[in-house]
Amino acid sequence: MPVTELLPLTDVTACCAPLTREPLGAADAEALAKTLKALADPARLRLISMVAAHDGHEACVCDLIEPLGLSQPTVSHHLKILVDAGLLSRDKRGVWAYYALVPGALDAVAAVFATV
Amino acid sequence: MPVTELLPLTDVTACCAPLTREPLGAADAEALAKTLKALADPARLRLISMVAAHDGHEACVCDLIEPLGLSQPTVSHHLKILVDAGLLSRDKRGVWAYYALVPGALDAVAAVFATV
DNA sequence: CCCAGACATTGACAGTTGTCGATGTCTTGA
DNA sequence: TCAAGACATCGACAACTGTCAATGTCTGGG
Repeated sequence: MPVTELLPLTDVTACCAPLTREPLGAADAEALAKTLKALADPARLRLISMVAAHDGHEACVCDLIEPLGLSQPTVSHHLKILVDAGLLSRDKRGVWAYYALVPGALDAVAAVFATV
Repeated sequence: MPVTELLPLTDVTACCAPLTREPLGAADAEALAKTLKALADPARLRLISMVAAHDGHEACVCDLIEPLGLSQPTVSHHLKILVDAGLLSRDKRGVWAYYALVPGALDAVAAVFATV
């Protein structure tokens, strides 16, 4: 009898040791840049923030369109980018698609920039 | 008699409260995205990493061109973007331009993504 | 005064990105 | 079976980005 499993789609570590510890290899730099590109957009930052602040730490697309002020296709587009980057998860329940933060994903990004 | 001052060009705080605390305003999102766009490039991530790992925590352009494998104008271009974003500082001494990490700048970025 | 060298700036070009309207795909309820 | 609605995908377009070759600017040495 399988226990309900929550397999993270991506590793919790963003890619590499903290930036200031040792020179970044080309491959690690590429991977980290890909994650940061997903974050480096005002709409996507607000989406992450809105999802985190929502009840139950998840939100459906219909909750996000109006406060964000962008069209529905554009919101879906941004959400897809965040899911592909391993930052958000998507859970379709009935007609609605619920998006939630992937646990640890943001902490992994924070760890890369920590200098302590 | 003025003491030698080291005025940080940008505030140490990246822009705002941690992403997961409260929904991000449009203006804050724009500002944070600008900083992240500066970071979201493999060449620039490696430049930051190389500068941090270099002796004295600073490096001139000539130290960076060969290990990065890009042309000199391109390296100068990336360094300018990092300086404009408040992440690196530039200090021209004689013929050489020395780049160094702005203290606290990366920590401010890390703080935005910290979920503790 | 002029030359060499370190670095910045300019101009050009291909590739990527954010946005929207139109359309497609499912699911639910009647 | 059908219609409505939530969401995804597609196609198009303007704006932005990374890169290099060519050129400009400044500094130190002879």
